[in-house]
Amino acid sequence: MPRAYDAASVEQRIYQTWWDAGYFVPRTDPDRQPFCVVMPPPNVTGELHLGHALTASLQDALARWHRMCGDPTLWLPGKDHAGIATQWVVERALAAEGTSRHDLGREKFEERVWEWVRLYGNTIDEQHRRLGASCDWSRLRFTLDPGPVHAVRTTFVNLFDKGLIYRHERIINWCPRCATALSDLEVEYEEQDGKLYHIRYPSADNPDDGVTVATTRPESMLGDTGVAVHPEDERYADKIGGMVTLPIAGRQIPVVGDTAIEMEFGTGALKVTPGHDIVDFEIGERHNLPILTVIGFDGCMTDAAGPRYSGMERFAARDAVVAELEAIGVLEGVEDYHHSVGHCQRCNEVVEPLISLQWFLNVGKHDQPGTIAGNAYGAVVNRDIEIVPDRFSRVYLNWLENIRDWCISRQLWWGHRIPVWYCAACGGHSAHVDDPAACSQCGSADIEQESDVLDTWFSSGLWPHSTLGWPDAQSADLEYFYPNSVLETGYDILFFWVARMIMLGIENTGDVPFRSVYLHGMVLDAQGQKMSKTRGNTLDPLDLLEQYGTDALRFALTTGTAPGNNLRLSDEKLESARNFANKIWNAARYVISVVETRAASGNDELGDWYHLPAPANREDRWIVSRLDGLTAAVNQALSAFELGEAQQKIYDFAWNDFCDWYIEMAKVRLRDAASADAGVAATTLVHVLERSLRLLHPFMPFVTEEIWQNLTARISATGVGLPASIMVSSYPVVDTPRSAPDAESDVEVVMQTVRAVRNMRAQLRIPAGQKLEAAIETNGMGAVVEEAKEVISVLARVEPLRVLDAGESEAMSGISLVVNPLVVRLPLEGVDLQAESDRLRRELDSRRQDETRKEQLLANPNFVSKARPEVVENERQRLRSLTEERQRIEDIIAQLDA
RNA sequence: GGGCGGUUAGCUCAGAUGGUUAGAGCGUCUGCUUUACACGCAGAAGGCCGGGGGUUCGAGUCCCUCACCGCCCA
Repeated sequence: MPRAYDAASVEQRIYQTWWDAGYFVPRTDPDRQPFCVVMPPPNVTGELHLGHALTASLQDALARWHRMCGDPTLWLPGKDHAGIATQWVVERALAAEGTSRHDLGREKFEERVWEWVRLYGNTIDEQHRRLGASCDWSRLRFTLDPGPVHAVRTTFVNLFDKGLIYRHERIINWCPRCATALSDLEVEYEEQDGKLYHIRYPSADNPDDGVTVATTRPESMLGDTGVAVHPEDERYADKIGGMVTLPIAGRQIPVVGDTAIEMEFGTGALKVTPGHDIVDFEIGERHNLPILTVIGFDGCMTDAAGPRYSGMERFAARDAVVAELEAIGVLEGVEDYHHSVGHCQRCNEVVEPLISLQWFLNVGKHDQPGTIAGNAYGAVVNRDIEIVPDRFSRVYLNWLENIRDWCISRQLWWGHRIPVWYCAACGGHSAHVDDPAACSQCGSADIEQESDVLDTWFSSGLWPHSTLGWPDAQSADLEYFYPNSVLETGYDILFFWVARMIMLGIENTGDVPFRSVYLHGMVLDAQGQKMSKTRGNTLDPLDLLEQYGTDALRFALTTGTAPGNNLRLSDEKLESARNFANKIWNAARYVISVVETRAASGNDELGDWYHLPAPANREDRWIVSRLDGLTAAVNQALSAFELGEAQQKIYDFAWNDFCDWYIEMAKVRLRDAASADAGVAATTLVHVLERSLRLLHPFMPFVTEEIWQNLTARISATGVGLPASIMVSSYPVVDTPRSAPDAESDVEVVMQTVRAVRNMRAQLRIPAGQKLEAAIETNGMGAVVEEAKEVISVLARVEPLRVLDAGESEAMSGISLVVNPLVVRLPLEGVDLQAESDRLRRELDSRRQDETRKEQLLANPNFVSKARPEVVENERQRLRSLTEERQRIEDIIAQLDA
């Protein structure tokens, strides 16, 4: 084994062996509760970024843990056609070639996208393999596969036939560049510097009087059909019910009173443009104002804007309108104004609210039981679905409380084409799962399918069941793996995706899609900035895993962070994780070298190293007790989705308890290779290492497998029945009562003793190579110290070390270290006795303070009567120990002063 | 305008159900080629847990309030 762990030389080889062995494919067992998680399907043309790496690391850790626990485990991978995103990418490619989708036509364009998918669609799968993702590639799904397509159509037709899907003309968010409708969620609001224009609309009966309105979008005034003021606004009391003249257009429009108007904002008068503003649309509905569309689907002014503006691009029209308003003297002022403007999530174009004929899903209201929204609301309120961390439950519920019908149609060519057919003969339309040959109402063959496609999230909303075979009720996978166990994803798509899956999952199957939702945070750069291509601060996970190793990348992404919290990724964090992989590697190299050396000299008996039911040696009892404590804590943390905590605990145990202390202590016993105790130590080393590897495997799959293979190849596993790979071995559980608090506290005293001597050596600047003479007063711990004599001697570099008999005391000439109950005497030459006395007095003072604090606490009758008994007992014991320690220091000072 | 999160060591972050002396990584300082590891070892310094108030025998943890930063929704 090389001195340093070389990730590059092992990862791809190991991954291949796992896949070849079929470990990723679940072995279903009707008697066992399965574990199932579906991968959030990445865009089919996408490339792996750190968000994918994070989500995959977490899902893989969960999947590997459950698989090792013996649960039939399915991690189902897939990809999303990502309608608007993919169409956008291909359209850009076409533009570069000097052509467009309109030149190609719908069919040729679709074929072109499929070509693109065939070319780049596998990239991200390969990248997931590099990450070590243990997903079942034999079940890989694509949202445009026949199964999911069938599920989408079935869902649509069911909802259509129930009357919940309807077509309606309504104001929606429109992206003029993508030329499609967007859902509310696909609009991103950005704060921008703009202008607030004050425009006077003269009164119809008195052109010298009028109402001044304030707007950030003066071009939209061409579509105004009213002015609204608050009914209680005294400034406008005489205007309500009257008419004003719309400048430029010259139309007369009414002034209405509406309580939605904020009197404090602007002039307190709002121009109402029902055709181009969602709030105005609602005001218009309340007052029966006509709707005028002055901006078209192409982002240019329509004929309704008047001959001078018709055909003019909307922002050019803004300038022209302002100029004209100024010219005719109604522009009363312009002020700088900071406001938020909606942009297309995909192409960043400024979104235009427009009246348009679209398809909607009626989701009902959250407080109407039995509606889609009502069921989705109830599932979380009733805890049928648990969201981790819990605070996102409220975010989810708040969103549902304000939900509106979902605009599901998109004017795109790439996606699930809406399965509705219009009949030219009878004018009717109907929805069908299978393409019909003729009108279902009049039988005419003159039918045509709706040209719109569905919102991408409509199909991903079916993901937990559409991937498992729904609507085929006979599907074994659906029967066995639905509901999924966990849905793991980022909080940024809680509404887009998680909420839709809950809505459509319950609608289609009558059951929740998953039991738990685990939400992770966003990966930020070292400065806490969101990573984005435009900022140029993205890190490529492929580069990182080559540089640091996949295990290090995974560990860095998932350790030291709590669920739902963002994390900053830095070189330091990656280095630290890589160092940890290397630390484990080297600890293993040592243990393996011990096994090999012993085997070479015929000492290859390791006994029942796998179970190690009842170690006898104190140090072994200590490390095994610590290991069991770790095992319990890790299992508990994993059950609570606290993966970061679990990993931190393994890290601490492996590095501190095992490497820094146990291995170093074991070396002392291993010096006499022929001794029985050396064999016992070797056995414990193997036991602890092997279990630690299994604990760590879900998080660092590659290095643990590589070590595990190296280790198990060199040891006899008679009677254990070791599997061929660590990934199908069993996850450690605390199954034997090996807890040894006495050994833990005894070894703690030994470690404190070593630390105290080392500390003093450093303070006195005694070179590491120089041995020190020492004597220890044992005060009741004679047996422990006697047995640990060699360990203390070697680790603290004291020699000779005398263990004093009970009652025996050392004549005082040097330094005394109190490690209660022990006193370590270092009879150094030339110690300044006054300085030593001062040092001890300082220590005494600090001890007395602690003691006084404890005494006061225990003297408080409220504490003694109200605190839990075990807490009080704890404090009493602590006080006894402090008192004892204080007395020992006092004794030494007395000797010194004598 | 409403809501959520954050504020803990120089930096980045952990700290279930309130309970010993608040932890880690990185960084800093002092030593060390101690045969698993310098991607390392040993030692050390560094914190009125954002401010204020409250509940409690006891608060980083629970409640109220204020401030600043970030995010979501409108």
